[in-house]
Amino acid sequence: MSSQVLSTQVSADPHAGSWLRFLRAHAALTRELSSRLEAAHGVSLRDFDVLVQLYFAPEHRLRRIDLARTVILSPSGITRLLEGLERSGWVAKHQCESDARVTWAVLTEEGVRKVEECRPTHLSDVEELFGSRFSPEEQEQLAEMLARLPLHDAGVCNG
Amino acid sequence: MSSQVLSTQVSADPHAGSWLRFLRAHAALTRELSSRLEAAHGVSLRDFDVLVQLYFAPEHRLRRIDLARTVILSPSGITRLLEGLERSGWVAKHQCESDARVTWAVLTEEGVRKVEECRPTHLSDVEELFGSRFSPEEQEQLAEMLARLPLHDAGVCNG
DNA sequence: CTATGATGCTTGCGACCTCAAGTATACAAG
DNA sequence: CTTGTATACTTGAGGTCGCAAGCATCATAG
Repeated sequence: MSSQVLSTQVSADPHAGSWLRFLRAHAALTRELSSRLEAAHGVSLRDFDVLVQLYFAPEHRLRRIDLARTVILSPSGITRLLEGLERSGWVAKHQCESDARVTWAVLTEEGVRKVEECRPTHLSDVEELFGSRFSPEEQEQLAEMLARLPLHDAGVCNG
Repeated sequence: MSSQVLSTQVSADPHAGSWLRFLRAHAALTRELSSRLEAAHGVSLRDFDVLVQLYFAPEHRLRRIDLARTVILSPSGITRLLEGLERSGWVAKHQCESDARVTWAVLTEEGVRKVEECRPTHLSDVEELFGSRFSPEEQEQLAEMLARLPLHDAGVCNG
């Protein structure tokens, strides 16, 4: 009655297996990377993602709505996330002169420094947990394959 | 001070690019698949994931803690998620006779039917959004690559 | 038997996110 | 100018999740 499972189990469906691996791999990696960032620099992975998008944007600024779309967050999500980054002094609001509807999110100088402080550690975390498992060719191939997936708006994409 | 970058942007780091693709691909796919499941059958992707794990488990049952680990959820997370499935009548609690600490999560007959109702649609969604983008060889390779990633406890894995 | 520590589970709390609704602005057509 | 529609953004309500704390149970050692 106890029973229980050969730890290895074969999927009944050929597609489902790789998809679920994908799902879980993401969950595990994300959690680990985020908690490392949090511990070392006090920012979540999402925070950092947003800061990096701004860092690589022209003049270190982006319309809030575009920012939301590239990091795959709802408009309200971006408002609240930026609230935190603004409180920390890394991002500032700036009204658009030509269109009163839009507000720019601008990286402050402090924000620039923050990104430059976090990025090396994050990249080495990524390398350890992700990059080191694949050869350069494999990475390229993986990126190519993932690029085929139907992301709505894949905007800017940096590390 | 301005600096920076054409809209198509090359990552400064070879690893970061594929990692971020991975991150966003997951977010977009998960959202789409979950909302389709929700619309068609009233269950979230997480709910369905849990139901499927039970479906493929011996006697359709699993210790709650093991279930939590395989779907990558905290113990409290599993408690609350199962609460919902229990309310819906798809999962039942069952005390373990040999160890009073553990509780089994057991799929009810109704739960079995639910899984069998949802699975075809879900598999075809996965095929459409994920599977159809890759050849069988690529899928196999993708699965193999993802399997190298450091998931803590990759337990049972089915579609 | 008792003390110690590990394990399984639940609960309170806070963080974060989405959806729906509301406000304000822009723009195009009549 | 007015109306209608699309866009940018914010706010309130509600859901999901993890962490820390707490309880009960088991296993082990003295």
